[in-house]
Amino acid sequence: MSHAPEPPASGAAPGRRRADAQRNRDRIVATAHQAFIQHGIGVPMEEIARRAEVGVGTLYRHFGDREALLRAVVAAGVDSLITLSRKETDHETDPWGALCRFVRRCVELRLGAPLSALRPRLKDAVLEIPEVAHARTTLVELLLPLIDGAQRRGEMRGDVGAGDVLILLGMLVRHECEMSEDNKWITMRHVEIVLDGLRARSDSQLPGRPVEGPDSPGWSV
Amino acid sequence: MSHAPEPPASGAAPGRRRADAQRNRDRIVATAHQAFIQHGIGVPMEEIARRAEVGVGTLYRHFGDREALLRAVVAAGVDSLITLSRKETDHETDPWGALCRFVRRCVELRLGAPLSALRPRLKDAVLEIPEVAHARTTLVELLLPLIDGAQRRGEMRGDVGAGDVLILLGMLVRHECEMSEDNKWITMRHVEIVLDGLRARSDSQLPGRPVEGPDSPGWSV
Amino acid sequence: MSHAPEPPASGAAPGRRRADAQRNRDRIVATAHQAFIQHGIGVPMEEIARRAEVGVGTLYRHFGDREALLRAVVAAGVDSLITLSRKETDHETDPWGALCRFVRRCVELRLGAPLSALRPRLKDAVLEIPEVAHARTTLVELLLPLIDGAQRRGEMRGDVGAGDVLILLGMLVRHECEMSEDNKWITMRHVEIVLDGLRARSDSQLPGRPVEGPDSPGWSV
Amino acid sequence: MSHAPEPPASGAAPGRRRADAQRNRDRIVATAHQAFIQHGIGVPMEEIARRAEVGVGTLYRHFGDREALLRAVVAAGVDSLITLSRKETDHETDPWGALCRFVRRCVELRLGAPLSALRPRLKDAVLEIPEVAHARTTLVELLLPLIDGAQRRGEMRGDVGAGDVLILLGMLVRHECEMSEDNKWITMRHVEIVLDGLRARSDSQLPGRPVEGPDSPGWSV
DNA sequence: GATGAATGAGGGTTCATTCAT
DNA sequence: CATGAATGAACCCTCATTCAT
Repeated sequence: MSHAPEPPASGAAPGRRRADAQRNRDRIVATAHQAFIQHGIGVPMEEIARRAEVGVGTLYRHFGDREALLRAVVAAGVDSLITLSRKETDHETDPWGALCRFVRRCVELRLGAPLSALRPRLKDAVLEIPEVAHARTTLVELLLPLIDGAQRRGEMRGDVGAGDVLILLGMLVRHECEMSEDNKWITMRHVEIVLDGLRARSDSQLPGRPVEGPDSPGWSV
Repeated sequence: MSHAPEPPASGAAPGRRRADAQRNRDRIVATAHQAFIQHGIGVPMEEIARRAEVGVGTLYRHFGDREALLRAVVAAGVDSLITLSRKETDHETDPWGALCRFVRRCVELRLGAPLSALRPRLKDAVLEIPEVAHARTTLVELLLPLIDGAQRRGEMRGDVGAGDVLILLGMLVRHECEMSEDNKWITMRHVEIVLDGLRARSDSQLPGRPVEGPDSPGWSV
Repeated sequence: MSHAPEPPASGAAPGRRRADAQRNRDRIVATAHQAFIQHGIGVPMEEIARRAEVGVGTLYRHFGDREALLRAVVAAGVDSLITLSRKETDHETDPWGALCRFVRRCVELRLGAPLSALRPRLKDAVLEIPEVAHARTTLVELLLPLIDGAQRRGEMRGDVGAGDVLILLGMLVRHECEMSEDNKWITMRHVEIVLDGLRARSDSQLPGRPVEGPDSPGWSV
Repeated sequence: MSHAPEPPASGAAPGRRRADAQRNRDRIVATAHQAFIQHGIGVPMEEIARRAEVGVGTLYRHFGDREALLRAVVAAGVDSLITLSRKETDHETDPWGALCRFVRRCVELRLGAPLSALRPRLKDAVLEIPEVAHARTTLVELLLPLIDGAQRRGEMRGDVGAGDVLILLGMLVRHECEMSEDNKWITMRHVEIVLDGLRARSDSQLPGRPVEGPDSPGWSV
């Protein structure tokens, strides 16, 4: 796509620049992810640039504005989420166990942290990010068999849908983000309490109706 | 509970001005509460002033800086929380039922919203606000009998403490704040799921140990 | 000087309030004098009011705006200056000695400090304050005989006028204001050096011509 | 003397941008110098920026806050002062004459004006600016030989030290700043009077003891 | 007259974004 | 492509002044 060498530059490798740029891009996304979690989505762009060891100009070349950077970070987080759920899902014979493991892992790994960190400000806007929309669908597709299986085996309460599970997952991950590292063990207790609440039992009747998939009203993350 | 009342109110109107000022103060706190929840703790002070229909100067006369306003909002929220819990607690013969009602009401009324909205930014700093510290203690004192009673009657799992309950409450309230008004019903489903998780059962063993009171490590809100 | 008790305000004494008001006025002027010297003419009006132990409202009732207060302070300072010079002047038989004493006293007493403190900001505006204009004339009238006498006796150089002396006085007083209290002795050294420079001698020829009285060009304070 | 020069200037234009920025910096300092003298150290930063024909942002990029700008101005002024004194000092065979020329030039050129303009507000704080501290020492070192020489030749009074001379210089320069341009001739008269006061004579005995160098108590500017 | 609450313009500072090199 | 200087809008906070009690 390019061939002529740059100004002073000697006869450099052709794809070299591309690689460099890609590296910059990746480093910026990773850095921004951390920065958003630590200082909120309002961190100065220059702070992000500094941490990523690039100039602001470079940052802006890659991501036209803060919004774009935000989206990239979310997209990256969502990717890991899917990868993880795919791993827990594959060849699974214990659907309920797999679901529990997936939830625990998400919280432990702080997956979804960027996404959660953003939610409060972006609200429904996040949902319109194509990658997120797609991930939502994908996640539901991956979790549905687990949920179905668990419910059919009587291990999971029947009055919840994939939407409920994912929303609760969001809640837990956000919760995690707000606890200090030292208190992670407390969060894990609460993860178990929520999972217990999802277990099969006749104790209570949930109000409303199951939140199923991406098209259910009120669906989010 | 968070402001000193005037000298027992004389017959005439000596502190009349005082009353006006107090009204302004109250309106500012209420407005700020809303604004913080809706736009985050970063809302322009002018926005708050405008909504409260006062000049910025007035706002700053009452609350030297954003921090002070924040604290006042938290203190006010915490007051309502205690009032509510006291109401649910008094003359109660069904401890578990009272606890559930209290939690549901908190979420429905968005009590604790300000506090929750602030948490992400203020972290442990909030805990140092005297009113919050005091409220923490008071809440624990009020909830302990309910929890004890419920656990003794075998209606609530025995491996959780007052700290666990309050932290979960914070999580639910925060969760509520991030859902749109239209989806409140979804939140209420999840409140029930969490309460179910707190019910007595032998399903699971929680990791760590119960978080009891304000002095437990990791305690917050 | 007082008898009827305040609050409910019965048929109070007629001249009573007047006295109180006058006292307030005086206290405000004195306080402002100090405040201007210590913190510059920019001190918050509320600071002055607080120090004078009155409300801002009272301050503004007495002096429509900062400018007016400033003028009152200058006028008061200028009065002391005249009083002092009158004292040193009366029945004087040693004109040069009297002149020296007057200068030393002005510096020691920080008389003229307010005036000097204001100068940098007010520039020629001060000169238009009626009291200042009048004081200028009065001072010249008082000093002229001293200067004339000293020059005729050959104790003071002949090529300076009353204007020169007063301008130098202003310089010294301002100089004093900028030295800390601890270093007042240094200022007094420099006062002597300037006085020495005014003594009769044939060493040097001053450029320009003597600055005589209030109507000389360049005259100030 | 107060900015690090670039790597010896290569043939090409590598640091070109740098040069532009340096120009801005210099213009800002010069402008601020004028503005501080004319309107006091409180001049709106925007006013300075406007006069320097840059945006406020640029101003703040160069000088984090007003304080920093102030320091830069002082440092620059102090540089000129030293340069001047060095010039008057070199290869000098008439120490008293050189001293007089130096003092006259300082006043004429308004050197030291920034420093003096700042004094009233910054008091001893200025002395802690490294450049100022250094300049103080340097100036003393440069003036000492002149003073020594003049005193040994009997042309200057023996009971003053370098500190006295520099403090008086400060006084004169400040005095200059407060006179309008039209009246500079008056100031020059007073410079001569002070110099006359420093000449050798037996007229008076100064109180206290000579203020010698930077370590003398009371030393300033 | 005295008081102090309310107002809002003004000034300091930060930071998102653009642009010349 | 990368860089970082420049820009200016936006926000925080202060304070002079007014005004209802």
